[in-house]
Amino acid sequence: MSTSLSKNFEPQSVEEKWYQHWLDKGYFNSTPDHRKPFTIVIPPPNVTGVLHMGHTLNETVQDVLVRKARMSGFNACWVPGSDHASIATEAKVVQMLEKEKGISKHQLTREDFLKHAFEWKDKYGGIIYHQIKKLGCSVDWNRVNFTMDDHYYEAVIKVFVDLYNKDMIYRGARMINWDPQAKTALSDEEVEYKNVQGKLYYVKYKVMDSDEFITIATQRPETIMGDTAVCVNPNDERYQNLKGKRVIVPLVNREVPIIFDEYVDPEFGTGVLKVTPAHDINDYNLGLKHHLPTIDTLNEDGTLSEAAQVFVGMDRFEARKAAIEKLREEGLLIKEEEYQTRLGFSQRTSAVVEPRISTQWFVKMRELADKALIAVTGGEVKIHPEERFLATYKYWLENVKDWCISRQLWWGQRIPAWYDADGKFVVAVTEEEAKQKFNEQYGVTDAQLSQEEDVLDTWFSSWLWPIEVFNGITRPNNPDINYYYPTSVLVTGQDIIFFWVARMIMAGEEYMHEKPFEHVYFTGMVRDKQGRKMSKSLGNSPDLLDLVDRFGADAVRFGILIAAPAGNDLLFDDSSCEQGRFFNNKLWNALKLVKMWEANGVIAYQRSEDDFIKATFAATWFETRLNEVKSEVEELYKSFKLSEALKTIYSLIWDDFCSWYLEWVKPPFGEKIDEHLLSKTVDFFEQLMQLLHPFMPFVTEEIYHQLGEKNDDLCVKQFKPAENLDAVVLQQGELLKQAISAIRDARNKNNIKPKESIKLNILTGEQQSFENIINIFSKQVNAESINYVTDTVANTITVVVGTNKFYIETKQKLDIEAQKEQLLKDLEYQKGFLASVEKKLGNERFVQNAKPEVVDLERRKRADAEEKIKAIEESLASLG
RNA sequence: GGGAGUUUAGCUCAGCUGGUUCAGAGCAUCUGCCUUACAAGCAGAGGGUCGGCGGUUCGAACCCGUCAACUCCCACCA
Repeated sequence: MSTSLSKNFEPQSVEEKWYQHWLDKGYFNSTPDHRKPFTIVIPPPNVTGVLHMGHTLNETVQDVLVRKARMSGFNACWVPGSDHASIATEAKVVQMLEKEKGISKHQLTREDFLKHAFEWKDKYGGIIYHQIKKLGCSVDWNRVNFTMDDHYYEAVIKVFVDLYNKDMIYRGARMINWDPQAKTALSDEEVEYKNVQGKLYYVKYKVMDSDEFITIATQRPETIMGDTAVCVNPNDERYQNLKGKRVIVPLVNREVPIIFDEYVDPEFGTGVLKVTPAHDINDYNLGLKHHLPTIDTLNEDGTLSEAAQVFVGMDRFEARKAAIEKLREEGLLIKEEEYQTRLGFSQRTSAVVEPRISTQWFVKMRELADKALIAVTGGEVKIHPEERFLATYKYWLENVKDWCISRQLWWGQRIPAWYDADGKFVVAVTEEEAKQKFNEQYGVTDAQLSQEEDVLDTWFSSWLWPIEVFNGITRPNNPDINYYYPTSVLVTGQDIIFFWVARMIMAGEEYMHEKPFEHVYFTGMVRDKQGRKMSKSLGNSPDLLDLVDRFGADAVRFGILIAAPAGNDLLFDDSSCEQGRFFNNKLWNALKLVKMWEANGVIAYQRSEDDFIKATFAATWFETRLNEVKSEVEELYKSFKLSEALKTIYSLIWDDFCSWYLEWVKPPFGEKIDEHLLSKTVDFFEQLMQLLHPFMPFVTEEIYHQLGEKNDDLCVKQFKPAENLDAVVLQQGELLKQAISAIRDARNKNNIKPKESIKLNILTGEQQSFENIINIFSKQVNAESINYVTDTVANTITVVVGTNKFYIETKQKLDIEAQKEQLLKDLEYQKGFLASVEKKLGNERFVQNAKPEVVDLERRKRADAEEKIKAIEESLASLG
């Protein structure tokens, strides 16, 4: 009789159990076989990071897709892993060493530092994997990859050497973005520009051999010492007299030429530009063009160098203040002006980036970019949502600049270049090979070689991710890479479209001669309820484990997905997880109900003819609905509308299954349920759980097993294709639902208590369409009797549904006026509706031009409306 | 400065090739119910000139133009 089920669903008690069970069964493990592969490689999170809500969204989306594929005949393979994240991790390790151990990086040898870094990685690297498990992600734990694994390291080096040999990598001095805090070069993409309020300083420079001064405007007076020219526009009338003159740079009293270049905008500031080739990209270009010397006045840590002559050793921002002060003292500072400007910040350390000339390694991008461009514009790789990102993607690739890949760090793949004492170098995988090359190239037989100190940009390793997780670089043509590549879908954030997505396509085309993935699905940015980015400093980013603890993993997955329309940013709030938890309980309670029936153990129930019809209709209708939704969901999956799919399933379960179907088949209290109907119901329930399983794996697996002894698991149960639909059954179901709602509404409005039964009279032209549903109907509206009538029934509440009229007799006294009012309102609406339809049909051009089926539809609408109006008028008349 | 996107109920969003699945959903609100699965619930209800203005069309939330607001990306004016 009783079930041992808890009052509410308790996620904690089942999540661990099922995850372990799935692992034990090896469901997540994949090896190549005869089936079609469905492959996803996880965007590897920073190994020492924690998952934030953005990850949670991405991982959930991937898990839904992978689970769906696994249940649809595919050999599903989801490869987990993490990224060594060179600069971010190194920064953390440096910080940790200083704080916890009081060691600064430069006290350590490279080897010792790396030892610390690996220790750190071992200590914290497990956190993200733990979180991925808690979320229920069905990743293949046998395939964990880390971008610094031995084979991966090898692959990166191999690719570097190969590109170098193909003349696609070069080394040279260029102006690059320098992070003075991390003391490393950055790629263009690693610089984030922000608008900041700055100041524009107007400074006088003395013109040589005259009493004249000219005034320049600058934001960076601390770079004055690096000036090697001042520049004006050749067409600027004001400065024609300066041709051939020289000026004296203040603070250091250096003599520099006045040059003329159209680059200068006469409208801006004073129309005179100070040229500091070492510290500004534009000035650098001007310097190249006009053959100006370059004076680098900054050290790698952002302090002023000897070359600056003054303020040496002072931090650049301190030096700025000092320079202003000095200029003011000397009477050279004319004015200061508030100025809105854009500054570049290091993505990782948030330090203000310094343009700096430096010798670095670069990848030539043009050729790679062209291939990546074709892959997407040619439709080989499909982007979702396409319209939004295609243009961005194209623009970037069309205008891409060479990629600075060297980093002055230790944590990462060390660049395989070997130098002799003279600075000659070769690129080779090993030192032996390098020596051989030295011999071949330079005729040096016994060179003393030292390896390049720099490591590679983290993205130079992650662009190989979809290939090398299957050892595609280190062991080309192995069975895994041949089977799993190209992968099916890449799910990632739109913020790394350039960093990662575009470059993976480049690497894929270059090394596999094929796209790395068929679809790219971009998720939006997760924001808080006020639309702010989630960040540690704002403290508005919920802790994943805490959420799972409070709501359960299924509820968290539900919460994040339900709020995430494809590609749009989503405003995340706990309350949607709460909705997920409510949903869990709804499922749980439905289970309790159905199990109660089972517990009642009905076998030999002798059903009546009426019951048989009732039972048959409810089951037939729900089966049809279920199949209808199955096809809808299938379509939604195809277009990556996962939140829509989830909403659709949610509504099918809550509304159609729980609110309608279960109420229809629920036996009266104390009575038993027909065996056939029960087994149908259990079957539906199981199918619903299966449909929902990719989204909410734990609760569905639990319920599936609670519904009966099973020797299989939902996790790998294969979907049956949707069956054909019977439109008539659906229509009847609709009629039933509408009629029930309408009568209930009328009861409500007339204050008929739920327990009070009514007598119902039906006036319909289609009595046969009521026959299947009449029993359900009478039960759902608490009717003690139902009669078919052929005329209006006086002194009743009239309800019109379609062309059917219902007359409700009740013991209560009727509020005739309220009745009338309601009917008049309906009448007015119907008349207005009819008028609009008639207007359309009266329009000759409409009848001529519109498609015939549209016109037919309008005609039917007219007939319907006319009939309804007639019905309402009759009812009004009967009210007297 | 260039490009993209968004604007539909109080909030978050659906609305595919223009025409009853066209003005929808979920939260929130209101009314009535502690009905023996579920008050974390049940049964109902109200609520929108589809950003403004023009145009195309027999017909526009949807197509075109324009204006406005917001968001994002890109860009070397000190």
